Amino acid sequence: MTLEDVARLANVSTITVSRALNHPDKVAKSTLERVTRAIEQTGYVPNMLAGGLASRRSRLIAALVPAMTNAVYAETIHYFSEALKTSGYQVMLGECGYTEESEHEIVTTVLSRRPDGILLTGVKHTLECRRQLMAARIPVVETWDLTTTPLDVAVGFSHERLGESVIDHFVDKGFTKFASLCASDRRARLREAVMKARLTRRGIAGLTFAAVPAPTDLRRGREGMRQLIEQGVNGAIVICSSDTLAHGAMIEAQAQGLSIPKDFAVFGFGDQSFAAETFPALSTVRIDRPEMGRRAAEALLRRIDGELLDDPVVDVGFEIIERETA
Amino acid sequence: MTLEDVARLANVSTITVSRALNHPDKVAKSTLERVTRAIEQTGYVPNMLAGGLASRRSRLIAALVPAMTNAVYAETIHYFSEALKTSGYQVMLGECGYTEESEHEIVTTVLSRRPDGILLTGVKHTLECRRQLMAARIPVVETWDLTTTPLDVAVGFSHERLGESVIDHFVDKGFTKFASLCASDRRARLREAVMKARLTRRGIAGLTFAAVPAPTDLRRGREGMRQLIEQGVNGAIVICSSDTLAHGAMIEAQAQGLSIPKDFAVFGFGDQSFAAETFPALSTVRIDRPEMGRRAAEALLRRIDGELLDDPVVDVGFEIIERETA
DNA sequence: GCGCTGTATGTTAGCGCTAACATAATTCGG
DNA sequence: CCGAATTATGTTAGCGCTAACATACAGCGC
Repeated sequence: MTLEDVARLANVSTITVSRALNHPDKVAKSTLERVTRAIEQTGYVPNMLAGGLASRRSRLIAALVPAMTNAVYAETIHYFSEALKTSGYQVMLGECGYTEESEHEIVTTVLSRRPDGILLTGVKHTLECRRQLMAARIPVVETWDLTTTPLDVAVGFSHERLGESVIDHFVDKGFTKFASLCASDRRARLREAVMKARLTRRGIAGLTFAAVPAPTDLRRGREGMRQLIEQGVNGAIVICSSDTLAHGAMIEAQAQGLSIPKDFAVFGFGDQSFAAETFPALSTVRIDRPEMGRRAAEALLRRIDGELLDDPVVDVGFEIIERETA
Repeated sequence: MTLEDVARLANVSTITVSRALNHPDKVAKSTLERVTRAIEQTGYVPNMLAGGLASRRSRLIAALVPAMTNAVYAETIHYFSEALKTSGYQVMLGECGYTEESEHEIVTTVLSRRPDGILLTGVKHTLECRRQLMAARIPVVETWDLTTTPLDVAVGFSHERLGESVIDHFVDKGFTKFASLCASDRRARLREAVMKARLTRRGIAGLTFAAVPAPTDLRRGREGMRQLIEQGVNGAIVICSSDTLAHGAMIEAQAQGLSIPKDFAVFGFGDQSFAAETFPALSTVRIDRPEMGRRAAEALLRRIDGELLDDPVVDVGFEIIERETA
């Protein structure tokens, strides 16, 4: 079934059918009706490979996240797709792993589909990857971080400011013993480094570390917490690089008969939906993922429409949420 | 940058470049080298819209799941994509929601990209959707369920047998008080119905219900558990339609000062990675999602290659995992 | 040398659609 | 009722690639 079949049935030329589908306001009402009926009768489904080739608009947007099994990214993309749906774009999801090299690999494959725009996670990419994206001349939105030199636009928050705020918050509250349970993720590591520096600045000597591989899950959280308990940091506040890690840490503490927040305070990152529902409820820092997804979609759409944004860097901020664990 | 640019630089015709990329064994070694160099020099990225149009193979496979934020589906698709990667297919993920109608809508959009195959979740689709898929004449793999009448091939397990096995298992172990914490998901409901029937058959009178909306999260689990506690089913085994619900139920019980499995036994579904890491460790029924993803990929690839499978229905089974909660 | 095979490359004609321009039909002021 | 403006439709060419069919050329036995 092609446009031509529909056109023949409706007794018009193919371009009229094309217009009926893409610019219905440019077709007379009676014609539009005839065409619509013909489309229904034939069960015609447009071929967007052909359409994309001819118009040089694929109506496809690629979104690359480290892992789709990571709820935090899945959610961002969910809201991102949602926001794009009304404008007729489809999202093609890709997993780019936790290294720049694997990201570049995926970018190449994805570019062969000629997306009208790309969403990337993070602002660090290989030089070659940056070059390729520039050469492709398509709008790019980088998310989950900020930079003064975005490829095109960036929508995220400052991990530096976040790390400092968290430390200031807890030092001001009188905490003196700090531990970090951190996954091997570039942005998590950055926050950790900033926190360590800030602690020193605030006159607090040490930060006890527990490192676990990304991606994070309850097991890693329990593992990390075991490490910390062995290091004897009783009474410390355990700052985790994700809510999942924090939840795992809580479970491990409970399993060892420790009480939270009495024996350990625990602090998460992300404010995932489950954070408010753990027992005790997890204190964490909220990242507004729906907002980030939506703002990324909005910025990308405007860039696709050729608009030049007066501020290519959108800071969606963060918010410290005090619940019961810290 | 097009094939022609590369061809000119390598001093060959465009078709030779095309062959160098798609059938390198059909090109002389010296030519292949020249072409490869030219591709590197120009930074050429193939246009798969054009390629797909010309060859009638998009090298795209669509995968539709109810929600990508649901870890269980995200994982299935992750393994599915992984298994397809080596054969040069890209996966286009779509969210089809929890109703047949929204699924049909997405199927139509997705078909316009002319995928070489489609993965669907579940075996229930609107009549119109089935028609459209048949008309498109592309291989389809239905997952997460079985049927005697697959659209094409199905890879999953029997929810009926699962429900019966679970009941038999716990009745045999001496449980007499049963409760169901079930999300409004077609397959979850099916299992629940089967379990209820089986209980009657085994001479056990009642099954106390708590229903929560899909998708499931800790909050729903806590909510449902509150319902059950109010209904006074102390001492019952709470059979949950997902591990997440089960985890939520455990948290609620603990928050109310109840002990698991003493006051309540809890049983999950899925054996997600966190199930072994809750405290106490969650008993559940394992669904081998990596296996399901891989088998789905394998079956679909064989169908794409035109093979006729002698058994179009693949049962990946399930396994009851006894841990500490039941 | 002949025809035969097999390998390496090229030519031609589309895939199904839309941009850009061309033409036809309608409206409308004067 | 004319010509200009406006609206509705059609014609043509081409997007970038590949299938299918040439063609060219080397190697080989006789």
